Amino acid sequence: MRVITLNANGIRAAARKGLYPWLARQRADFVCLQETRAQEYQLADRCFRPRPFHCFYHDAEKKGYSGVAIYSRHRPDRVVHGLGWPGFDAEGRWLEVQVGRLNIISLYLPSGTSSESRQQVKFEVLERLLPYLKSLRRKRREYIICGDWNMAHKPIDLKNWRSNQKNSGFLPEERAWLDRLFDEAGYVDGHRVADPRPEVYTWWSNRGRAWEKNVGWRIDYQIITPGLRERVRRARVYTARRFSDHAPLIMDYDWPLPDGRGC
Amino acid sequence: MRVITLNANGIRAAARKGLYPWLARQRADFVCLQETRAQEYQLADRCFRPRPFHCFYHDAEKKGYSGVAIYSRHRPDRVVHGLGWPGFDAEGRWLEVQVGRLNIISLYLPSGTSSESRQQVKFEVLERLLPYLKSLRRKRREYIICGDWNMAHKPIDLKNWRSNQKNSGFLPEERAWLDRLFDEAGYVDGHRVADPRPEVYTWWSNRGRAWEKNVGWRIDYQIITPGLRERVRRARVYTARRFSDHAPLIMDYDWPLPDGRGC
DNA sequence: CTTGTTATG
DNA sequence: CATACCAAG
Repeated sequence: MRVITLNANGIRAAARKGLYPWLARQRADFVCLQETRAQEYQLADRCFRPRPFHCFYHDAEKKGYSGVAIYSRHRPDRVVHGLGWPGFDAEGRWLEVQVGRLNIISLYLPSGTSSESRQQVKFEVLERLLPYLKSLRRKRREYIICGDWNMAHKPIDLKNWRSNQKNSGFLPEERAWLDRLFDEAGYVDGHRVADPRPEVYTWWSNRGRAWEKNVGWRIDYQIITPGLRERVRRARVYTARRFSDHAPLIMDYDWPLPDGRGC
Repeated sequence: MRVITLNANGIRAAARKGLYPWLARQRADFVCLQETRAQEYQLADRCFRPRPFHCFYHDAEKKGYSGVAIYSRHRPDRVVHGLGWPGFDAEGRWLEVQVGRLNIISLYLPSGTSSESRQQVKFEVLERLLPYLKSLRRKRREYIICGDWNMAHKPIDLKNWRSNQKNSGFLPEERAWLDRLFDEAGYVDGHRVADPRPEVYTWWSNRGRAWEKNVGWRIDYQIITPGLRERVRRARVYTARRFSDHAPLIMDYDWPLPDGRGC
């Protein structure tokens, strides 16, 4: 089973850069996108419903802003839009499909870089999210929470960790939250299970020559329940081409899915 | 003496398309630009003060909107910003330099295409402008009023005149105003003096394939006082390259200027 | 369709 | 710096 997550930074821009022909060659079972930055009526072009996937979008109410999507090769038993938290849901940040015992989520956590008030929003979401994620652990289900978490965990997860300790995305409070996600709630960073190497990032600022110099951050994850830890086969970040300021994180799992019947 | 007029549709965009290297090769004495769409503080780059010209800008108060400029090889005796009409002047639509007995003006008449209320503004400007232009005729001076007049005069001046008789830019009232400008106020369409050919246009819509099909309008003029009629040597529209949705109108006059000393 | 604006990341 | 938006032409 192959799961791809990508912050598209505008699904229409990513499409212009060849995302969809590339996707068609990846044999993915699930594709989780974040920052679609479009409302579904703006995605009338057929390319935005790639075959053979079942395609789901959860848009922000504000035009051109945020929004997540999931493409699922397998018809989901259920699709969940949002978490029932009004402000968060209005920003199109959580979409979930259930296929058998497995739940796949596309999550786009708020960025705190634009203002102090947005950092407060990010903290409020985190505060509410941890208990919710803990509560999921009581179910007899496995979860793969794909997304742009907008936080790097450890010094190995970004190029310049020293100079970023006061910047949103690598604040001590954010790193401590990720500690709790792993140590207390028991989740696992799927990518790290398969790939312990440094200097593997998923996002590079557009400013300066961050990409050319690999001045990046690893802020896109596939966070998994522990029952999937032993099933991680492979993780890689696709950097041969650029569709966005983020790179796709492609993960393969040993998981018995029904045969993929297209839509 | 060479005078060039061009609606630049954003002087910064025109610069990216090579306007300034091209200008340097034209040996112009005066360059009149319209729709600079910039405020002077945004034109810090030295390219926007091309040598050896004396450069003058008259910006709109609204950012990114309207604005006119004149580059004069000869140090003007006087530079006039606006006509003293508050609403009109706030939109940066009139700039005038005086060199000896000659006045050169860069004029950008309002467009009426965006709304009925803007068409009313255009009519109000026209109503006020004609008496003003008539009053200039009482002076012992010659005038070259360069600009985007946003009106075609006769069927020969646009490709599809029949279908445009109800469209702003070829309304009967606008055409009648131009009749009065010529017949009553005595001004002369300099371009037409030198070039009677049809299908010579200065503006092509960006929509459709207007440029490729030469579906254009002649709405940029050098309007001259009758004393200059016999001094028109040549008029041509430069279409070998595109700097804007308008093309430069280049005119040569027999006029005794002092030797051009650069700034 | 294109320019330049603005908000957001 | 890039992707959206919007106003204007």
